[in-house]
Amino acid sequence: MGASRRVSIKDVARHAGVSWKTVSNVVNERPVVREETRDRVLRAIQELGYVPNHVGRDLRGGPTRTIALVVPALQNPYFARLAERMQVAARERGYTVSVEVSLGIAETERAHVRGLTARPVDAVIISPTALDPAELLVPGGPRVVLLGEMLPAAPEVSHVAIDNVASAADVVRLLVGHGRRRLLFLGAEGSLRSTGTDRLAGFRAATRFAGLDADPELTRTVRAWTREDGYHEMLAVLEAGIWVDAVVAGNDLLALGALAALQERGLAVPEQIAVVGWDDIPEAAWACPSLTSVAPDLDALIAAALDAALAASGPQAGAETVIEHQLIRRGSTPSGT
Amino acid sequence: MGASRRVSIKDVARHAGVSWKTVSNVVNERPVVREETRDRVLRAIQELGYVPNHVGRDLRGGPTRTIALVVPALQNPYFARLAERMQVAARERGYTVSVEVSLGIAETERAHVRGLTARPVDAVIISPTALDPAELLVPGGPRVVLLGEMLPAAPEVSHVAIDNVASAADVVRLLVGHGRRRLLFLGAEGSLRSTGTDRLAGFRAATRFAGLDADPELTRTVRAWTREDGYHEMLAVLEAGIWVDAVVAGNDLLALGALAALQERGLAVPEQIAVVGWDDIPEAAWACPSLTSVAPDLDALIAAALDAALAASGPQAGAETVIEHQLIRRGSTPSGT
DNA sequence: CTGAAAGCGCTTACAG
DNA sequence: CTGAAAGCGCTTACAG
Repeated sequence: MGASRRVSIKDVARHAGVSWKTVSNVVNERPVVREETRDRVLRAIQELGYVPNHVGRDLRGGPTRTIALVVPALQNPYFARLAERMQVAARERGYTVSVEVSLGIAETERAHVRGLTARPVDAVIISPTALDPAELLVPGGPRVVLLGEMLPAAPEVSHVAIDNVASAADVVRLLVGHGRRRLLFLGAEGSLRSTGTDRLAGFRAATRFAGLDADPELTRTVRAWTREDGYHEMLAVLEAGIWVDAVVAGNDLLALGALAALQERGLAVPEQIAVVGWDDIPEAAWACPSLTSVAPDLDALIAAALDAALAASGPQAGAETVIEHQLIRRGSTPSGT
Repeated sequence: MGASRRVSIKDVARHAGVSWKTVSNVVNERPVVREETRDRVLRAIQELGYVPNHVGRDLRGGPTRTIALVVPALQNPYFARLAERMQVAARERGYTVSVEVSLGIAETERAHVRGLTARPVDAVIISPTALDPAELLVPGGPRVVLLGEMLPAAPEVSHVAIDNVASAADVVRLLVGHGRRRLLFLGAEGSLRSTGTDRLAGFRAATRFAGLDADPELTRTVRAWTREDGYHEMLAVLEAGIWVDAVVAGNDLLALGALAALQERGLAVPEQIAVVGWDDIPEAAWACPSLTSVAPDLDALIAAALDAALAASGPQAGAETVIEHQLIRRGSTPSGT
């Protein structure tokens, strides 16, 4: 396997009869090269099949044109789709997205936010689950963009998310409009101003406004936002004899698990119990019945996260971007107005 | 944002009162350092919070301890799960897995297989979809491990997959055992010895052996292995008035799409039509009815792929590893023997 | 507009 | 066992 040495900038320079610096100027599109020279260099690049080695730049310091996307899991289809589309979108802009699975392990999240990784990145886009909010503020670390979670006291940290409080209110309005009075909320968490707590806050405010019972039994906490936990928690609620006529699940996986439990117990969805989730994962459209879900404008979310990640630190840093959402009505909620 | 400079090997050396080389020796666990010196260096690393910068090594050449995993899409839950678990498994071995989405674009696959990427890797584990088999043989490129696809004439390229022909025969045996005679195959492709063609080959051999019709109408090609294509192709079959009593879909997404089409048309699954897929994605267990599927031993597959990727080129290179599979019987096929 | 030098962090021979 | 030198590919000041 005689590894034919990779073509370097020097080979190109020699082939084109210029210095490396000139090749570097051409590759980086700096407008200081004569047209004729530029063409000669580009032809040499073409002929030799030169691909710039980013490691040289990385070591030199300065921009790596790479962004880490840290997600808790790829097994959640929402994050899988986000990762795929963000990588493709970044590629179109000439950036690389390095997808990192944290499994919700604090130490992994911490290392990325602090920039203590084996290879440098320009910014970290993270959906944190285990990290204490205070730890997200790292002076001297890479630029950080938060997905979902919100940090009150972190002006340097950008934040991109839908309006979770408002979307929960939208969900409650839909259900109350269909006469539902006993709404179960699945998925609350302890942490400060997270996706889960915001959705719960909106749920609480809207149900109170609607004059529904604030029965504490109707708010259920799960460990993981998975189908399994949704299924088991729903079964537990049914077995405890708690009567509900709608389920508001913190994400689609929980909702799908709840749906399965309801079907197994022979409860009619949506006639007896309606179900709603968040994320609009592809599976939502294919479940039976199909699942009503809050869909974020994913293209906007990705664009905003990349913009925030790539913005030079300055006024844009620390921006709060609210992404539009849409409540997609499907078979798991009653049809009609 | 006074970016406090990252701690380098020199800082550690100064702090411990040794030369860098000694720190390098400690970090790389070379057994040439006195115990006492080693302890002092380790303490310095601890105190300064030193994390080795891999970029230095990468530039130097030699092993990067990084493997690229190139998958067509993360939107397919099979690849999302594979990527997550392979990244975690590699991390445990001290390696990094860089997940790259190809979207089935030949140029992207080609760049990875040739090693013409911005940053070097030790090996590429790829599930190719667009690349011509001949192109997978790149002298002087990185080590290549193929998932699924098989290349007859490529002794240097390792291959890890279940026995697709045998698993298709298993599926046919199950269906024929329940008296099914009109088996539809969804998902054949043109390319040479791919996952799809092997499954089709096994299907053809087994149905012939069972003495079923070899009706050409019962083999249907789809463009993408998605729920959408499975759904539309199944509808087309039903609308053409082609009578079938079982569907063998090339993967679970196709099967789930077909399932949805059958439900929509009011056909009873599995009583009238049974459905089987491959991959055993999480969704298979949650569909209604739940989906019978061929499950690869994913841990074994990941371990074999990593072993092949990390093996020094030599006798192990070019190994064919056959991974065990299991036909998981669920609600979409009749129960009983 | 182009050339020669220095240096990013690390490892690999080469001396002691 | 430890130290000083060279170099991986690139970019950033600095001269011409």
